[in-house]
Amino acid sequence: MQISSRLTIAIHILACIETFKGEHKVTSDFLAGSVNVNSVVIRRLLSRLKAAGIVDVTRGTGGAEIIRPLDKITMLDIYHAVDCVESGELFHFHENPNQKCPVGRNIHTVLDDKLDRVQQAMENEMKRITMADLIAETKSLIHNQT
Amino acid sequence: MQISSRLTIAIHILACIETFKGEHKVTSDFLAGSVNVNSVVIRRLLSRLKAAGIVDVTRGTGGAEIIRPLDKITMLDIYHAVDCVESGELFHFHENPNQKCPVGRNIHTVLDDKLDRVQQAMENEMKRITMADLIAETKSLIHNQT
DNA sequence: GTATGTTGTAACTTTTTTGATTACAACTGC
DNA sequence: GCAGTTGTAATCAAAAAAGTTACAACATAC
Repeated sequence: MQISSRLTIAIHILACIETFKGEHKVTSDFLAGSVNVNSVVIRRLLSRLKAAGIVDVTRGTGGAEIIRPLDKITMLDIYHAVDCVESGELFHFHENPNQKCPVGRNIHTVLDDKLDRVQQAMENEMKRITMADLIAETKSLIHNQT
Repeated sequence: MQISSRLTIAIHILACIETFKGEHKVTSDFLAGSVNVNSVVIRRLLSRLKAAGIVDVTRGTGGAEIIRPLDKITMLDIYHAVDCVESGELFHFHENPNQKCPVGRNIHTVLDDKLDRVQQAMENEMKRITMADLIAETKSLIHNQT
């Protein structure tokens, strides 16, 4: 299966908050309009980003803001914040290989560190991408369109 | 979401075929017993591995064998063969960002090549792992247990 | 202190995907 | 023809994601 769109939506959310700060109050309704999903989906993601210390959301009056320096927010941070894969394991291992079979007994041992290497490769690349990069590029694109 | 256990099951299947060749006829029922899943699941995976030119399955009399040199079967080959992610895209992008919003209009452009870099990093690491490695390690573990 | 607009969250539904299961036609070799 | 097996379709159940409705908690303005 694919990695949940929660990741791309969360990045979209952060890009919006940064782009429109000062201009509009960035509420979950406003964000829902840009992303084109239900506002509850937005609020659920904002709540996870808040728990991760990336954004702050003000109750009552409304509006979200980013509270961590953009170059200190990596794609990996967001990926972890929105919990795209259960228990941090990218690969789903079949649960009950037959322990009486010599292969079934050892398949976990053989595969675990290999799968971990693959996951690490992916996460390392995610670490290299920051919201500062993404927002700089977004702003530059927007600038060239106006 | 996690990547389907089809990958780890397929690897388990290949390890079994190689380990037991000559000793037993490796049927889908035999494999189902080692992996501990329904034999139809095994047959479906074998059929994909066959389509990818990795194994051959003999109808009627039964039994599967590996027809590609083990060091030419990478984890990426298997991953692709069993189609763990739809249309080869690891990340699911939210479908309809609002084109009237400057961020919604550009988010795809900004993210696509970054997501691709991450996917490439993962696939490159998968390319480095071959069935030859996995089977050598499995056999060595089995040997030390007897 | 009430009205307004918003967040946080629970509950329920729909959709999608996986994997389990049953069933059976097609095939091979004895 | 018989036994054992593969290939595949059809159906089902379980899990997860996302959509939706609903509403209490909250902050601010008046």
